[in-house]
Amino acid sequence: MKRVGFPMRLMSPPVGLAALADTDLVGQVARVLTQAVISGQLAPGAKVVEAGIARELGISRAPVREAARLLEQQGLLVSHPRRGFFVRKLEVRDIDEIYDLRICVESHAAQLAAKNLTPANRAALRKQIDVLHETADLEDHARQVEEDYKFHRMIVEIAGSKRLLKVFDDLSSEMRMVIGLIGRLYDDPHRIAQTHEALLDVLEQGHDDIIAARFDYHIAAAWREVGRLVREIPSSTNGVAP
Amino acid sequence: MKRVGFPMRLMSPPVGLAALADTDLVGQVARVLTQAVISGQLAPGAKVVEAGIARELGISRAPVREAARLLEQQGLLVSHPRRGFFVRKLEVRDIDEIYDLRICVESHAAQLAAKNLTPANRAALRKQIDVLHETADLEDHARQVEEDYKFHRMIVEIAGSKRLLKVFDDLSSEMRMVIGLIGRLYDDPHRIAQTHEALLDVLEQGHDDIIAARFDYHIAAAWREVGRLVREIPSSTNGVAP
DNA sequence: CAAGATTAAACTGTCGACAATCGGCGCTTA
DNA sequence: TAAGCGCCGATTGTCGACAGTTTAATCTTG
Repeated sequence: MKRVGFPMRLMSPPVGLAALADTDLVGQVARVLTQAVISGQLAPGAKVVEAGIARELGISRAPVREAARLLEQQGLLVSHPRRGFFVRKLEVRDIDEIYDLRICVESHAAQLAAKNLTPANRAALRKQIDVLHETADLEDHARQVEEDYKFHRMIVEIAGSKRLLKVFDDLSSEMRMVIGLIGRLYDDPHRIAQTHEALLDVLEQGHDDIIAARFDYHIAAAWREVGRLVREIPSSTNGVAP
Repeated sequence: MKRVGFPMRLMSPPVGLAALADTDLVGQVARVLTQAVISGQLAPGAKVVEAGIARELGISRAPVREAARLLEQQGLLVSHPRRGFFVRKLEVRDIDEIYDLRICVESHAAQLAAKNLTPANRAALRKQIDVLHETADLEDHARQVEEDYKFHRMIVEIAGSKRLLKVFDDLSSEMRMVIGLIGRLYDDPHRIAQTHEALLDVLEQGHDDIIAARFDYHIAAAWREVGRLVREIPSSTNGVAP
């Protein structure tokens, strides 16, 4: 397959005026791989064969390698020199680390966000809670989880620290992996919506200690629940790759 | 230049028993680049020409690219698609983010570390404080800063969370960059040693609130000092790369 | 018949090549 | 003389190739 006039894409060639920032093969591969990992299509411990991915996407190995390095930094893959990249296996220990760090980062973010709350922000958060309520009826677990994260992410965005947001995003992909392993929601969708409403209330109140305590508790609850469910599926608690 | 029996290295060919994990060209390049950025050899905003680096190191562009992507994730470089990688320019805003996150992460780590304190840990920390006292007389600023970080890093290590440590390490390189910009120490070396002694005392005491407050204060003090010094050097407060 | 040696296939790490693109320089033109 | 246009060198993004290593499969051999 020979290139002709534009860099090889994973999407159709330039149509209309859609040629904005679409020139990032590595980024696209990273997204594809991330999705594959999160969805479980690439199971924990599985080997990520560069040539295989490359062939499948109709590109060469170079961009795949760079994307893999990216995901390694984000913690989704691990690299064993001269043996390749593998999908990270999460042990109970890892899950604890993830949630512990999430509490640390997110309850801090919440305090910052409270100080940056504007009417616009507030409205956006309220709207997202509405979405949570709506999706609660849809029985679409994946969607529900996604909208849930979106709410939490909005708060970190409002906090206004790019670095805080990056840490959160990296944690998110790992958490999505965990959720993927569990395979089911661990709480009633309607309760989730309610809980988040309470979170927003506390946020608007603006009392640092209370915000921290509330978010801490909220995330810790999820942590406990996830922990409980993971222990039921010991297949996910194996050691590291082969 | 043709390869013969072992992958191209940046160090001399296998001598003695130095063939441990030395098979990682990308890692080596990353270290070289990191050092170049931290030392200011590659100034903020400078373009990182792949071919140039590659030629200089006697290797091809592929490993250089992968290393650059790594440093991008760590926040030392920024990538402008189709234009290349540039050394990140830090604005005052960035410095604030860095220290804010550091407080968040490190004071949490300290609380965890207190719970994991063993006699061995304790001794190691005490020893590091001795080192701080010793280097205080050497007038070697770079060394002093390095030993300072080492102390803080040990605490995060003791905390026992790989993820916490990664965040800390990423922040560290950015902080080293800041220190590099400032170019001088912002506190009396002997005072530094003393201060850290106090930190360890509090840590051994084991009272969460006090630990958090003390570390928070300690880092915030450094923050303020750095902020003051940076404002004196407006050359470091420019916008983003060209 | 199992444990170890042997060989073949599959893969990684790295390289050099090439087209597309970017940035700057000088030339044209008002 | 200053804004605009097009060309040229420098650099990126991507590819295909190849040596060397790891893995798996097969073949001994005690």
